[in-house]
Amino acid sequence: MSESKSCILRLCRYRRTLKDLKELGYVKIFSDNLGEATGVTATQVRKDFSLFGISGNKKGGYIIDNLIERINYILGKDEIQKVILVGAGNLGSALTRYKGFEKEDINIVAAFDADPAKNIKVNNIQVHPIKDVFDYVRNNKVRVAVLAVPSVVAQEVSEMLISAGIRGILNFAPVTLKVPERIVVNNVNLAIELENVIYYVNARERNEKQDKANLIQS
Amino acid sequence: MSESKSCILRLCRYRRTLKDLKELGYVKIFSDNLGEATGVTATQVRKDFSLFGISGNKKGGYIIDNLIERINYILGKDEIQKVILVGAGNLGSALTRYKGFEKEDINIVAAFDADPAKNIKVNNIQVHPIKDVFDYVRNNKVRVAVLAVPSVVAQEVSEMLISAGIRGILNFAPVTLKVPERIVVNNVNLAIELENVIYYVNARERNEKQDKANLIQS
DNA sequence: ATTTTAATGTGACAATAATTACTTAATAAT
DNA sequence: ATTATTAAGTAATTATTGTCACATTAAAAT
Repeated sequence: MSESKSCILRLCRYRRTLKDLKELGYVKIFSDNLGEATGVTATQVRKDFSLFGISGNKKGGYIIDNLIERINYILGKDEIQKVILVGAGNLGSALTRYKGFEKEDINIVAAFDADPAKNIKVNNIQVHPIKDVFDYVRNNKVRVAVLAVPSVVAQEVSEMLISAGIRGILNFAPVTLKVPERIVVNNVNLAIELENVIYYVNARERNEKQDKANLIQS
Repeated sequence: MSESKSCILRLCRYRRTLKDLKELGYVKIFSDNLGEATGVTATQVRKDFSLFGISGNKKGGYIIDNLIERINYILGKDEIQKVILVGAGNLGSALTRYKGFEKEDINIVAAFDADPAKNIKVNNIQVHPIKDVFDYVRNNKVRVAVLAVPSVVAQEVSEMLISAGIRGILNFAPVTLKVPERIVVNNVNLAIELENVIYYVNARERNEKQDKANLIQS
């Protein structure tokens, strides 16, 4: 099948853009518009859609509502939105307040932290003692967790979550979690993302200097 | 050239792991250990290194200090560490306190926000009025910015930053910034990352159900 | 000294992904 | 009505990326 990782990621991006467009009152969209808005080529957009049997109208483009509905189905958005947050430190508590999740109908239903001082209500979300997470996951059939705990305990906590029934983890700790094959892990490593930017900026500046030097030489 | 995006990303990961190992007292590392720790195959590790002319010792593995130094050189870490933060809201102010940056010697040297109520000191970093960012970037020759402003103003703010001399942006706003070719942008879209996890969890559960149904049928 | 073993290093290959170039069909213009 | 245009849809090509198999060599064991 063609559910390649990057393809699914593009579908997510399409949907986000489509929702924005819908809110702005648009009804139809062309592959080139959508491509530009999401940073891919128009052909790529059409190919992705054709892959999932989504079709538009020759000359008329795609109906936005239609696209959103189809993508929602493909991405299975209807089934799970319940997410818990584990680790209510710096980043964690910022995430409880993060508007971007609400906008995409993602619900952080509860948070957990080992530090009793943090067992308060943050932005209407109760932060429970970490020891309660196992039962909570069991009883509420939560499948997805955001992990924002310190690196040293990330592996240990992830194992506990998995044993309770968690199937997918969005991991903010800069460690490679060792998990069974059936578990989905997505890593967000902010330092690496930033280092990456730094690398490319440096690389380009080096190139520019080189180009200048070559120009003088020739 | 082979400086492919994913390859550079792997180098960043290798370095992070190597630093951890060094701190733990290790001196040498084998490709398979490093691979396991960073989630890639041993061959991939060796290939990446060979690509950049990094060589180890047959049977003896690689010297960690050596690797770190070479990777630092490739990633140009020595040259830029100064980074500014634009947008000291939720996520932004969490980032000023983020330990992961410090650990990688990334310095957030100043922050900026349009809201005067936020123009205070957060974790030893002064949050300046946004109107000062242009001069600050100019005068301090900052090249890289973390953008954590609301989506609606992200494009506008990015243009201002670029006109001031910013060359690279780590963008947390869920919009595709339109920037000149010479500018490096790295997007971190937390909602999409989480949706992605949700998608794969759902997809696997669907498959499992399907498998079960097939089993009963046959 | 010789053999075995453990690890690096790399060319060939395979899989995947993205582009290009083209075909098709619906609408708009003449 | 006919022609031109615009944008979807897709087959073929090309490029990229990663894997596999094997050659190499240094150390360890016999």
